[in-house]
Amino acid sequence: MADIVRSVKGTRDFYPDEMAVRRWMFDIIRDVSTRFGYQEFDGPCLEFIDLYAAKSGEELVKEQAFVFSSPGDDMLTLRPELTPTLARMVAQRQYEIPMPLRWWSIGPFWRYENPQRGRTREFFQWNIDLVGTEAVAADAEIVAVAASFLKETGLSSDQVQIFVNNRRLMDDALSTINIAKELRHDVFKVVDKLDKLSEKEWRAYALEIGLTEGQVDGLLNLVNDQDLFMKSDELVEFFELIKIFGVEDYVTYSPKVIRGLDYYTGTVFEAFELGGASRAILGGGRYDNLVSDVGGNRLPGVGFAMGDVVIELVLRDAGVIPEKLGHKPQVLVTVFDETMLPESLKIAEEIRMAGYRAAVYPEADKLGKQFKYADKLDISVAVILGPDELNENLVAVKNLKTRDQVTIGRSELIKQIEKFLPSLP
RNA sequence: GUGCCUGUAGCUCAAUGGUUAGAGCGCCUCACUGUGGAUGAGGAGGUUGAGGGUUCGACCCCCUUCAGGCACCCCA
Repeated sequence: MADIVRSVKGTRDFYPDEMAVRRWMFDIIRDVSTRFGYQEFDGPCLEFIDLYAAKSGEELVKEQAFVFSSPGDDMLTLRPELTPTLARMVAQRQYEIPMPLRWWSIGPFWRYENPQRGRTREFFQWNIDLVGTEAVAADAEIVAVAASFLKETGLSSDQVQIFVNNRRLMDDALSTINIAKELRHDVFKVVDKLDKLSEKEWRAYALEIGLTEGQVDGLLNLVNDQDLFMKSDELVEFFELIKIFGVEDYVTYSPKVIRGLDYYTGTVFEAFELGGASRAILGGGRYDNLVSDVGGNRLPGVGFAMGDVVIELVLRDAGVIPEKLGHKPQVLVTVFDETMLPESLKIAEEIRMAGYRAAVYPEADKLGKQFKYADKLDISVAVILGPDELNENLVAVKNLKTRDQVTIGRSELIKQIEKFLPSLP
C-alpha cells in the first residue's frame, strides 16, 4: 500500500459514486444553460501566461496559478479562470459572432492554494456569460439562470439566496458621504470584508485605508440600508424583471455585496448558503470591457462563475442529492458453467436490446458467489440458466430484493424482468 | 506564504515508556459442489508515514522531514 504513488495534493478522485453526483450536477447545469438559449463552448486548459498578465488580479496569476515552462521554453499556465480565454475567443471573431452572444462552459481549472474544506487545487467551474448588451434585462436573465439552477437542484429559497447590488449605485452613495474617488477601490474592499471581520476589526481596517470616523459611520449606515436600491433606476427595473422571471424568492437586494474584483462596473451578485458557512456559492456581475485588454473593442457583458466544490458541499448539507444516482447494472446474468456461457451471453444481449442494463458474470463460478456479487452491486434482478432450464427452453428469474424466483419460458423473459424492475432509475 | 492539529491493518480507532502492537467493520476460505444479505469456525493483512536522537527498553518523549486536515490570505 505504501508503494502506491499518491494522488497530487488538492486533486480529487471521482469513484463511481462521486462521479454520479458530479454527473447529476453537471446535467442540471447543462439543462438550465441550454434552456435559456445559451450555447456551450470551451477553450484550452493551457494558455500563455501573457493572457492573464493584463487582466486577472495580480495575485491570481503570480501566486495562485500553475505556471511552468514548456519544453519549447514557452511560459504556460494551467488556466486559473475562464474569462481571459473567453475574452480572447470573442476578440478573435468579434465581428463574426452575432451579438449579443450567450455562451456557457464547464471545465477544469487549477489554482495553487492550500486545500481545505470547500477548496481544492483542481476544480470545475461553470461559467455563463451574456455579452454584447447593456440591457438590464440581461443582468436579470443571468441572475435568473443562477436562481433557476439553485431551484432545480432542490435547494429552497430558505437555504440559499442570491444577493444583488450595483457598483454605480454604490459609487453615487459613496459620493454623498464625501468619500474621494481614489479611495473607492479600497472602500469596495472594506465593504467586501464587512461580514468577515468583527465590527472592531472592521472599523480599524476602514480607518487604516484613510476613512474618517464620520465616513465609517456613514458607510455603516449605507450598507445597512435595505432600501438603498430604490435610488437606482437600474436596480428598480432589475427587481421588476426578476419577478417576471419568477425567481424573486431567491433574489434579495443587499448593499453589502460588492465583490472584490475591479472589473465589475454595474450589477454585482453573490449566492450564499443561508445559516451555514458564509462562503459564496457563485458570484458575478456586469463588466464593460470584456475584450479591450486583449485587443478588441469595448464590449459590455454580464456573467457569473460557480465552482463545483462549494456547491456540492451545500447540496450535501441540504440533503438534496438524490440517493440512487449512476448506472449500475439492473440485471445480472449468472453463468452456470463454462458450457453455458454462450447462452448466458445471448440472454444478456436480449435484455440489452429490450433497453435494460445487463451484465454477465464473466466466468463460471459458484452461484452463491455470483449472487453475492450482484448483491454488492445493488443489482435487483438475477437470471439463472442451468442445464435443467436449457433442456426445456426455460429460464429462471430471481428478484434479489424480494427473493421471489420464477421459472418461465425463454420468450417470457423480458416481461418477467419488467415485473421485477419497478421503475427505471 | 503563515499558524494550529493529526499520522498505528483496506476503513474507523485502541494500546501508563515495559512480553509477540489489538478490536470492530471490510476482505478471503469453509459449514453451503443449483441460490445472496444472517450465523458460526478459520485465515490473510503492520518496517506504528520516513529519518535521526534520548533510554536498559519508544507507537508513546525530543529533533528533522514528508503527508493529510483545519484556519488565515485570497477566491469559485
